[in-house]
Amino acid sequence: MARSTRESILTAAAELMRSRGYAAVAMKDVAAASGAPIGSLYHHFPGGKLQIAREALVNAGVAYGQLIPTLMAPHDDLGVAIEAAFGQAAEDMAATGFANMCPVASVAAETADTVPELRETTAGIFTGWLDGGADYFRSRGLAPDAARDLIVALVGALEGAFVLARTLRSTEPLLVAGRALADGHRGVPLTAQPRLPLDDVANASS
Amino acid sequence: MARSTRESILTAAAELMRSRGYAAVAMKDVAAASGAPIGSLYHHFPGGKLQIAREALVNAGVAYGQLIPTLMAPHDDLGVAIEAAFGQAAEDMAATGFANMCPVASVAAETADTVPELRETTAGIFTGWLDGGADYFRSRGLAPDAARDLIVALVGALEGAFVLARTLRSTEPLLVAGRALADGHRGVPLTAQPRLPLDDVANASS
DNA sequence: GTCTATACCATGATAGAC
DNA sequence: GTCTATCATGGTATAGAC
Repeated sequence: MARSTRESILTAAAELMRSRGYAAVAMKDVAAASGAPIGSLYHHFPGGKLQIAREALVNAGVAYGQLIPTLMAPHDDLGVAIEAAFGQAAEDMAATGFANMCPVASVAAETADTVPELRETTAGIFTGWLDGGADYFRSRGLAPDAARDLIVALVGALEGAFVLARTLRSTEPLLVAGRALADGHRGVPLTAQPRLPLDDVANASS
Repeated sequence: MARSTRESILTAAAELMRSRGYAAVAMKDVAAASGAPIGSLYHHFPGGKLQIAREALVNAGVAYGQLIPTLMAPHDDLGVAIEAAFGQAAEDMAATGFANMCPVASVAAETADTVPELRETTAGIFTGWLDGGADYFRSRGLAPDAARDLIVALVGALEGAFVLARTLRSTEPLLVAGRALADGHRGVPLTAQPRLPLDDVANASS
């Protein structure tokens, strides 16, 4: 998966932030989890912890940005697609012992008021998801405004349900959120169109 | 507002956790914000930082648990009530410069995998919200299962939209989430019944 | 590019005078 | 019950040998 030292540091950091957020992750932990000694972290990332976090979040953000279109792809009814996507998320979460699937929201909630660089980074990732998702739904036949509202509601409901599910150790919040959102969209057709969404998230790894 | 030293410590801690989460809040900061010296924190809370966090979260959780019923109270159409509640949340958030309204979700996301005592505390708070909210909606005429699903979807959508709104510094996620959830419930009547929901959150200040 | 040793600082927590 | 001084620890980051 991650071959170079640089990559293994980033994946280790993303993994740790996924379950601990930002402040509670120590450089020592990243070093141990990646197998690289502390000095190597600062060799590859002169910007220190902040730079590692930003790059790790952007990487994870791009990966998760593909997720919603991927889950929607096999369906041609919007309501069915939404419910299936949340059902899949619930299965994944239960299978991983209720570890959060994505570090972006945790770090965003923790640092939006205190670490401007991380707020900007997470905001860029969210914006990429929303723009990419809206483009995707438009490419499958939805009206521009409907596509935008749908992806905003979807991402918000998903992130909120994740927090509840993780804390309560239950899939109920994900399943209920999926049903609630699906109810408003049953019978809406998704046209077949294999266009991939763009990922214009990357503006943090400079 | 908070007169005793104990109370001022708890409100200061809740305020700090609201914007920084748990790990990034230092006891020194709580002391400074509350006006009490460090020694007093440990005098009133022998359990240290963890005890302060738990009690502060429970206090904040009870307060926020009142919020949804309060916002729903003046309406008699469920769809209208939902949209108004999210609109009110959006206004409050914009008015406070996009500071998160509630420390529970931030701390829950950050500590669900790492600090068992805080996961239990936040889970208890969430459970109180869900049980209390379901009771409230039942008291206003909804079927038991519908009431439960509604409050789960509502709390999840609200928490997720908060994270997005705070990070993007925009009210759009709250407004869109409110509209999306309201759409499935327009025309559903809320019966007039002035019963207050129970708060059975408290099991952490032992 | 890898790795160790270490500087320097902030942290949670305590002891004990008042 | 209030407040100060301080401890031990763990944090980020750096220096410099290899």
